Amino acid sequence: MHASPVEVSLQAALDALSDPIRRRIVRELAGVPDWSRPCGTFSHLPVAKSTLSHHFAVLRGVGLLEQRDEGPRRLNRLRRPEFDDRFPGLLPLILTEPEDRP
Amino acid sequence: MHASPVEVSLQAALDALSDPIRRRIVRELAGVPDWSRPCGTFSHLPVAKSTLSHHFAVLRGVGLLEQRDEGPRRLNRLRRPEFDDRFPGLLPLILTEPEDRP
DNA sequence: TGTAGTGTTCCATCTCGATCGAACAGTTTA
DNA sequence: TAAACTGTTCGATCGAGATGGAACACTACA
Repeated sequence: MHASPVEVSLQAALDALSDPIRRRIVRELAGVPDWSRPCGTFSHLPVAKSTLSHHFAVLRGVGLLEQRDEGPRRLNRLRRPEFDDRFPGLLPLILTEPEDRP
Repeated sequence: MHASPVEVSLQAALDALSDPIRRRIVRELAGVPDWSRPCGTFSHLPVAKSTLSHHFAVLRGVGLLEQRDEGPRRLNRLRRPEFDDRFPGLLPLILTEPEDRP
């Protein structure tokens, strides 16, 4: 887990980003400072807690996300520069995507 | 069918490009002049003829591909500038991807 | 201690899309 | 006309991944 974007294939990156829930996670993380949002603050997303945990694991697996333990919670950071370097242009497409409801 | 890239969602574009066979089609078309390759010249890809036809339909559906009848065959053109305009940076990622075998 | 909160793991279900073969439609040529 | 070629459509199968609930591990705090 916690792969570096450098070692990630385009296939894996596209698989990870083709899920709308994961793109919402990425967008929300892009809008806040690093290490400011634990996983629990994403409970408004319309999926179960275990499913959310799965999505975070996928994002970690492609190097889009970094997580750090702080007490009982797990803080998140978007590895934006690293990912931009590996897949230039891809993240901006996700971040400018209009939100879909709910 | 034959949607314009302008009216295509990022979701649809990512769905279309997350398939490795479709990315190979896109790459091969990018390497030849417009209208120079009929669908039949993709029979080296490791899928059945009907599956290939399905992939072409998906690529048409997201505006990546334009097809034109010429007698019994169907010539293809990559709608590169239109797609680049709608999803800047995405097509270059696909075109620079290393080929996977077979 | 124990209780609450956070996140993961396990397991089962289910949906969607890739796949293929066969039949079909259209075009060209014999 | 028939035969060959090109591509699509149809119906069915199959597998990968999203999903949710329950149990679990860990931390913090009463």
